[in-house]
Amino acid sequence: MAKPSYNTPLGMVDILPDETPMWRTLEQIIHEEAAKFNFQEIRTPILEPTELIKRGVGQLTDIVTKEIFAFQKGDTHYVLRPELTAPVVRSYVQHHLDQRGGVQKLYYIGPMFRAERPQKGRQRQFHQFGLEVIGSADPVADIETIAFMMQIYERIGIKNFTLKLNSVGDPESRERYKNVLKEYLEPYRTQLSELSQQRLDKNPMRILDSKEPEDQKFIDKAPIIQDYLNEDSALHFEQVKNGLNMLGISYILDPYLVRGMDYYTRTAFELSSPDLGSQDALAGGGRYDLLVEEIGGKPTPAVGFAAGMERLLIACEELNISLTDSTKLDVYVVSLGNAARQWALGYLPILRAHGMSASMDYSGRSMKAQMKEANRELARFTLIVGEQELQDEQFVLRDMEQSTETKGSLDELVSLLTKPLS
RNA sequence: GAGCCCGUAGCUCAGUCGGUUAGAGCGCCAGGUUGUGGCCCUGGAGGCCGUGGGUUCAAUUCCCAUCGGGCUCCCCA
Repeated sequence: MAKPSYNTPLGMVDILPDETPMWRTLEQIIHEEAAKFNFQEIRTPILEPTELIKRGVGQLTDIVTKEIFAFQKGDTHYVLRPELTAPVVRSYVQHHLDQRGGVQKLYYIGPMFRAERPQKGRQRQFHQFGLEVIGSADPVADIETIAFMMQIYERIGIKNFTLKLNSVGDPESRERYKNVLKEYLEPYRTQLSELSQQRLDKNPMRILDSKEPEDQKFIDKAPIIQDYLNEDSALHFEQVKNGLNMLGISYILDPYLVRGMDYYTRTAFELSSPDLGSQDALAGGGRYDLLVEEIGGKPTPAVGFAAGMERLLIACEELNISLTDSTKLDVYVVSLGNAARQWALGYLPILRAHGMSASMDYSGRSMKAQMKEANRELARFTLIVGEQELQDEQFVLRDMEQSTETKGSLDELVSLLTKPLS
């Protein structure tokens, strides 16, 4: 029998110490920008009731029909959350956040789960950041949501992308449009892809999103929703576009952008990048004015987006953008002999109390090996301690970048260390 | 759910038209410098050639299966 061997589950990865710095940098950027926009962080459980996701995301969506990790404990059915809009709204309703007054401006960062075949830019556990503005129907909310999303990419330096924008209308506009669309497509029913034939009955607008070649010629000539928006929705869309124009955020109008979640109303948008390969969506979102009520709250308008963090990092790699801040070690204490080693162990806390990062050999190795390790850890200084130094209370501080050494008392050397480095 | 590709050292990859002890670069460890890193030199450790079966005198190499991984379609972050 072979040695036991364990791996991460399919489509899930370990984020190793080489990679965590860029994740932390990205997370920090998100937190900082969210603070500038006055958004507050929300954290919700990894598990949610199956019913919430089914109702929230939509029974017929791909996410619900084939991508959910579901399990049961006793009589309770759970899923690993596949997205966070429905859970955040659940939390909003559960904790009566509407009673706090004003508009809730929430953001989140965390892992999501979808049981798909993994490929580039697609994992079964992946990470999203996003935000939800709950309680405002005003176009300003849509505009700020998109502006925040763009600000993250702007700050990181990703500029090669396309922002697609559409309005999928309010229920009234949408109902009218659906009927028109259905009427238009019905004569071609048998010529549509198999999938789209099913959509024709259940959710005809999703046909617009189809990438099946046989559907394309019908989509190209299909009526567009803009012509069927009622006055309110048309005005809302105009105001969103005007706001984006004013902010200098460029976009292209895509009347066939529908998106995969059922809850979207009015504004829908998607950010895609040519640097990602096949899975090219960096982020997407829109308005969901019906979801809060659908989940059990009062009718409450809302808008939000979600962005894929792995995809953002892939784009960074393609563009040679480094998010890795070089975290250096301030002092590595090199010790020779047992007495010196004990002394070093006792001295580390003092260095740390001065605000420095400090480390030492954990293996009882030679001086040369310790110097090599100090070098590998990118130590700025080594403090060299042997029997002689302990006796004379004169220590050697080696600047590893300059390759220079200073001899002196601990007080003298520490004052050197705590001076701002050039 | 379907298709294509790939599994040889920690990593990136050679190689074997089937034939004794399977290689390189990088990395790791040690020595060259009995108290000094990065460069250089020398040496060392580290592989059941993914796993199981078949063909064969002989399989890491050929065949089959299986497991693992990557990419693609659909759809999404």
